[in-house]
Amino acid sequence: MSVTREKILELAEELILNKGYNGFSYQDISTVMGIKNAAVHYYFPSKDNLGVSILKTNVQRFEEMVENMQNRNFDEWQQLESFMKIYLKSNRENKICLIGSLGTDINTLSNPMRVELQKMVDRIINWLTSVLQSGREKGLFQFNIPARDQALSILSSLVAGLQLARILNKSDFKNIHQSIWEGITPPENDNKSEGHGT
Amino acid sequence: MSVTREKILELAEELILNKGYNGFSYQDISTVMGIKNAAVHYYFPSKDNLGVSILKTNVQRFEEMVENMQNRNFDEWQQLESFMKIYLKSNRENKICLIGSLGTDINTLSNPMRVELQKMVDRIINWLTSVLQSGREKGLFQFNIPARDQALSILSSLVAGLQLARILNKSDFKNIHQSIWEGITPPENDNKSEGHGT
DNA sequence: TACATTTTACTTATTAGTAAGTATATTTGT
DNA sequence: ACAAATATACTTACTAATAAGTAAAATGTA
Repeated sequence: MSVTREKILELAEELILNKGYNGFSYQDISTVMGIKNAAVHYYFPSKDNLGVSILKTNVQRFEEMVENMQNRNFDEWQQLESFMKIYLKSNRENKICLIGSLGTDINTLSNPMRVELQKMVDRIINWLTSVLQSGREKGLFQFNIPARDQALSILSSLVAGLQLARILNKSDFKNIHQSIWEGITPPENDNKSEGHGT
Repeated sequence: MSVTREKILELAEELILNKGYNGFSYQDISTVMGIKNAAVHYYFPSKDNLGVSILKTNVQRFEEMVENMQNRNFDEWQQLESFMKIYLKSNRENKICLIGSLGTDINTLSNPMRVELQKMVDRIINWLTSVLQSGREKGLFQFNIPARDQALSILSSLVAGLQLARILNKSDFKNIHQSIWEGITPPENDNKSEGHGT
C-alpha cells in the first residue's frame, strides 16, 4: 500500500471529523500534503470514492479491535470500556465521530456511501448489543430494557456527547461518559477500579 | 415582517436540518421560492447572517414554548413531554435538530454563529436542568446524578437519536425515546398514561 | 414622489474532475 | 547484460459547474 494513499485517507477522515463532509475539499488535502489536487484524484477518483474508502477502513479497524479484545479475553466490562475510550480520545482531540458527522450530511451522500455508513453503524450496534446482553447475563451490567435499546441509548449519548462537548465545553463529555456507566452499573458492584478507569 | 423573509428563514432551516449548513446554497432557496438568488441576499446579506437569524428565531421559539407551558401550569412531567414531542416530530419528518446539524459544522461557522449556537444550547440545557431538578424534588422523576448531567444525557440521546434513526431506521428513535423515560421514571410511579403519551 | 422589493447581469473564488505529459522505477524479451 | 516496454506516481494545465456576493436598474406600492 502506498504511503501517500494512507496519508490521504488519514487526513480526509480528520477533515470529515473537523469540518464535515461538505466542509472540506481536495485542496484542503493537497495543500497540507504538499501535492497537487490531481494527485489526490489519482488515488481516489471521486470524493465519493474517498468517503467509501474511509468508511471501509473504519469498519476494518473496528473488526481488528473486536478481534484483539477476544484474543486478550477481555470481559464485557473491559470491552465496553475500550469502546468508550475511543470516544474519550476523540473528545480530547476536539473531534466528533463519523456517525455524527456523516449522519448530518446523509441526504447529500451518494448511495454507496450511505450503504457503507449504514453497515458500519449496524455492525457497531450489533456488537454493542451482544456485549451488553452477555454482560448483563453475567451480572456485570444491570438495565431493564432490551439490550439493543440500551445499545442505541449508549451510542446516542456518545455520538451527541462529542457534539455537545464541542459546542459547550470539552469537560462536559466526561459527565456524559460517567452517566452512561451509572446507568448500567449494578447497585452492589463496585468491583472494578471505582471511577471506571477514567 | 415580510412574508418572503419568513419563508426564506423557514426554508433555510429545513435545508440545514436536511442537508447540513455546508450542503445547501442560496440557489436551493431561490429556486424553490421562485425568486432570484439576489432577492435572498436582499433579506440576508450573507449566509452567515441567515444562519444567525435562524438560531435567534429558534431561541425565541423556545422561550415562547417555555412561557406557554408556565401559563398553562404544566408540571415538570408535562414540560419534559412537550420538549420530547419536538424531537418525535422531527423524527417523523426525517429531520435532525439544529444542535446535531450545526455541531458537525461548528469549525466552519463564523464566530457570530458559533456564539448564537452556544447560547441556544446553553439555554436549553439550563431549562432542562431546572425541570429535572424540580421534578425530582417533587418525586416526579428519579435519578441519582446531578440534574445537569442528567440533562446532558437526555439531550445527547435526543440529538444523536435523530441522527441514528436517519441512518438506521426511523422506528429506532421511539426506542431511544422510551429509554429516556425508563431512565428517570420512579419505580412506583405509573401515574400518567402508561406509555408516556406515545 | 419616495421607498421597499426584486430582477438583471455581473464578478470572483472555489469546487470536483480530467486529459495529457513527465520522471522514475520495474519488468520483460533477447 | 542491456535495451525496450510498461507500470507507478505524480504534475501541468485545463474544464464546467456552482458558490457567495454585488451594483444598478426596474418594478411595484403607499
